[in-house]
Amino acid sequence: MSKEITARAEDYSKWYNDLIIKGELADYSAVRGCMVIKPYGFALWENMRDVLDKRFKETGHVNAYFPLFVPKSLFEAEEKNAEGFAKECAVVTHYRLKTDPDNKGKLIVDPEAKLEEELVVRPTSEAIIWNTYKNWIQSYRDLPILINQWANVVRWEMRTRLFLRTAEFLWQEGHTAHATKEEALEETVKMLNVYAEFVEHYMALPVIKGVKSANERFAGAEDTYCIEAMMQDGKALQAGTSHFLGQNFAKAFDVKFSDKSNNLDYVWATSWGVSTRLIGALVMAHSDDEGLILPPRIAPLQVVIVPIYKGDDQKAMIDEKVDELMKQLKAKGIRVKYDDNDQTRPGWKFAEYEKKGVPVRITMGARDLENNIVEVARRDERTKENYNLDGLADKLETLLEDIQQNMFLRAQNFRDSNIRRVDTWEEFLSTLDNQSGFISAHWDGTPETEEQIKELSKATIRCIPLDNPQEEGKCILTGKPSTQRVLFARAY
RNA sequence: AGGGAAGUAGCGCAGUCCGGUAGCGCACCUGGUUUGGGACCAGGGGGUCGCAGGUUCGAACCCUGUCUUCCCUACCA
Repeated sequence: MSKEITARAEDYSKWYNDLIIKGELADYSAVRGCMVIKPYGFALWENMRDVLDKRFKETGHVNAYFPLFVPKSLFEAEEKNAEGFAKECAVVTHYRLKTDPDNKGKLIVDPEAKLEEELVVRPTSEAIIWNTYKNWIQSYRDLPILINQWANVVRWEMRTRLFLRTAEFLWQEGHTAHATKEEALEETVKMLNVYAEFVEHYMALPVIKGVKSANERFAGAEDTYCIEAMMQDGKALQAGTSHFLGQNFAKAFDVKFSDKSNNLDYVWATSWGVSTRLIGALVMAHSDDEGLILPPRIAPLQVVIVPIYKGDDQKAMIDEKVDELMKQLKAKGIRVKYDDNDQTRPGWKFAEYEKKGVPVRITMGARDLENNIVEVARRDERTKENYNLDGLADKLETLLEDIQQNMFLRAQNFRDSNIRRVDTWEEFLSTLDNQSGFISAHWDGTPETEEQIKELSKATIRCIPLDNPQEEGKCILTGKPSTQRVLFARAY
């Protein structure tokens, strides 16, 4: 049992915070609601970013960058979008400070430096981007536009939680413009699949692809597609969204194009994003009471080697073997570190790297070398096994893949055994309170019923799964006829 | 926003009731012994007690104001 990390069973929220702080992913900052992403956490984000960026480019997208500030008049152009975000916008009203005449050494906002028009700090960039696209699009020859940007956004949250909900966070936002509805829809689904594939294959986190109900839809979208993941406490976390925006933004910003027959029409749009919130999902889905457990494919460090020795002679012997092994591992592209820091003892290192979720730890001692073996510990199962030094690099490569697979399967089993079919309202409530997890139940399809269910149970419709089988049934609350089950859960 | 709690060393806390040289554990620094699951010994450094006023010979402690953080409720496309 870790000395530093609160047990999951004792206090789940505290456990989550401890993992992030003690695992050195992030730190609190002097700014309310904002966090510092520490080098280890940022390395994780960089790995995630690199994989996604590559996939975006493979699917025909290019990167660009748009301004942080959005003039209020542009921001309010698409009414629903503006309304949806209005409550959580940071607004710049002045452009200058001056020394306080009444209080030496202090600064005040210069009342004479008031902006003519307030600038909204982007909570998302549709407005500024569509205002720009207007100038770029005249004809069908200008389409499609397939642009992504890596950026920070600000949403002024009342209650914040490291990685899951902070005032400022990092993300990518794709914004595409198309000549036809079909093409835009295809793009929306294509990017949802890119997300699902990434989260499942790299983060070892199974997701359910679905469509949001009207209540949960992105403000300004015709349809919001999402991937939903289940955390270890059974709560749902939206891991990514892809929006079919229809012609809403094109109409708001008057973006028209001439088609081949010289007819003018509004452009069709999509937007899609994932954020540093994914790190929160990763932490909550896989970790245990000893610390983080990171999937090998995106772990900043995949293998750590800890030497155990008495005296310089033994150290020299170990160094030599490690040197050889490191070369082989690096040649395979494996991220490996040799921790021969003499300031800390092996036991301390073991605990440290477990806390940080390094998938594989190798312990190499003089005693092992005599037998031509090393001790290999895997973080996911917390088991130790002796490996022969011959062909070790190959075996480690395989082990990393095993761990990746094992983590995915474990998360998938957990998720599948925590999705419950429920057919009565009483059962719905008791399942939520006693068992957590997702509930598959019938719903009459109306926003009013969804709203009522939310008020009574705190559970929301996470999504209507894409491959949903159609079946006759009765709404869990109203008893009205329904054609399919949807997924309910309490959510982050 | 309403209710509750807390601000003292990098972190976790005691001291406040009852005013009188600012303490403990961890971490840190130096030296040594150690090294197969968070080492041990010895020595050492570090604080305008959240901030601003007030009472007092004297305030971490009492009084007033203020700021911040955390928890519950509310809010959270």
